Amino acid sequence: MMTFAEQFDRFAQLHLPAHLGDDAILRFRSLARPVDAARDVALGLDEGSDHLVFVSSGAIKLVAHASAGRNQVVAFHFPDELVVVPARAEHSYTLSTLRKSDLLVFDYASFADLARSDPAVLRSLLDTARSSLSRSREKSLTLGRKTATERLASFLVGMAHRIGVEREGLTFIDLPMSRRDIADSLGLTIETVSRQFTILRDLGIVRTVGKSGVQLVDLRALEARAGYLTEAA
Amino acid sequence: MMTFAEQFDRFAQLHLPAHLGDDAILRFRSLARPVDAARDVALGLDEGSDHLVFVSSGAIKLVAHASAGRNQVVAFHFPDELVVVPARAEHSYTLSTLRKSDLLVFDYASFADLARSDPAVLRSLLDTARSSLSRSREKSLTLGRKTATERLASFLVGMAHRIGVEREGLTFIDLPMSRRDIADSLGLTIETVSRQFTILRDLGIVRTVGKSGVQLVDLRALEARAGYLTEAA
DNA sequence: CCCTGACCTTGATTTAGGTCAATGCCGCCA
DNA sequence: TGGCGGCATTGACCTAAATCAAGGTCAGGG
Repeated sequence: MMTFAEQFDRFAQLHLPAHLGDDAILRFRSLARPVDAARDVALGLDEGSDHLVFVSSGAIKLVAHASAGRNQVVAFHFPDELVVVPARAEHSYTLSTLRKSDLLVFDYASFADLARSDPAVLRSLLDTARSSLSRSREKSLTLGRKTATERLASFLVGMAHRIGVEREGLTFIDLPMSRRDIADSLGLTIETVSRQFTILRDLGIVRTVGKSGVQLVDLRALEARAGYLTEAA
Repeated sequence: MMTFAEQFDRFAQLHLPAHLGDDAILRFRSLARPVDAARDVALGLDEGSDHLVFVSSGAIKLVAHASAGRNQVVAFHFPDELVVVPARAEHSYTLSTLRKSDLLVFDYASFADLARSDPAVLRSLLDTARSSLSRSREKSLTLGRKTATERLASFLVGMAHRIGVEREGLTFIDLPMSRRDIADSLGLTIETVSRQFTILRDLGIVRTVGKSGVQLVDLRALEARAGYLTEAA
């Protein structure tokens, strides 16, 4: 568990401009609410307003809810990332931890208000929004037009980039999310996700280690099955 | 067709701060490239960089491309809206007109560079990104977890909000996009979209007028079929 | 005004992935 | 360190939507 000071310093270093005056820093600091949550906990955020959440440690998922208990994982987030959690509209959103996590929670409106005249902070918010938008658009393509195999392959390639580590020359991923979370992220069922893992394993493209470990044996083959565009436009 | 001056004035009024100095305005103006495109034309944007496009008139679609010719309409945009068109990454994106349109095209990097110290312009970009992100997340839920009927119902409710007009007390929509575009937006085939229209028509929820007109006879019933969250969280 | 081609609708059949139902296995904690 | 409970895998079967295949219809140009 990180102290509030450690967390805020890390946040400020990554998302606030270096030149910000002490009093300005303090104002942002006073908006930050530290949340130290165990594994698999849904944050009780006020659904009436937007929030901004900084991940100090751990891993989280942002989930959208439709009728009949159907859930869609809209995004996963990892340490040092900033997420915007939308207020409830036609659907509602919840943020949950995948593992024990340290988070800083801000009310979006208050944060944006403090930032309204600071270009550097605004740029940081804009960067955050743009990278979330770009991942969200990729996800639309995956959900709308890809087969189950392609979805899992795309997912694994994406996770390799974000949380993969090199080990014996191969990429290794320690997935913090369950099969259910993967299914809810890819618009599939847990059974289908499991079958796709089996297929990739039988093809020798990945190796699974326990429930959460994945070794990418043949990244090229995985990318080839992800449905990416190959030839020039 | 609108003149460049008309288009830029409209753009500036909506997306640039009122107090901006004349020279600053001129700099933004010099970045704007007017594009007057006929119906169903793909804009030839350099795929190597991001672009910012303002819709002066008409209607456009942003399409993501996967392998094997599969397309996903990632967003539709209408007059007065600003869109970010991403550079090519694992997938490529194209912007096409749905009807004859007047557009202003900016290179994103140049625009952002000019805006980098102006909080008001940055806030405008941030608003654009946030509303695109929020629509994109809703779309993920639709594509990942909704049935064909719910997808079409959600689509029609959304279009009603964006381009619907009141007529004889009912909402009327003149859809600028074809069944193929709707299918590519909802992750379905044109046949399924057509069948869902037939179902909604037979239920008396909508009435179709020609190929593009849709009269929403019973908006409540349509919303009820959209898979929205109903009860309190 | 009517011809034509593109778009849309409808029907028959197929299939990818969902659902239902066991069984297996990991990892945690006593 | 062994037992247990939740997660993951596997198998049999089902169904929503895709695919394949005709027709129908509308809007624009001659």
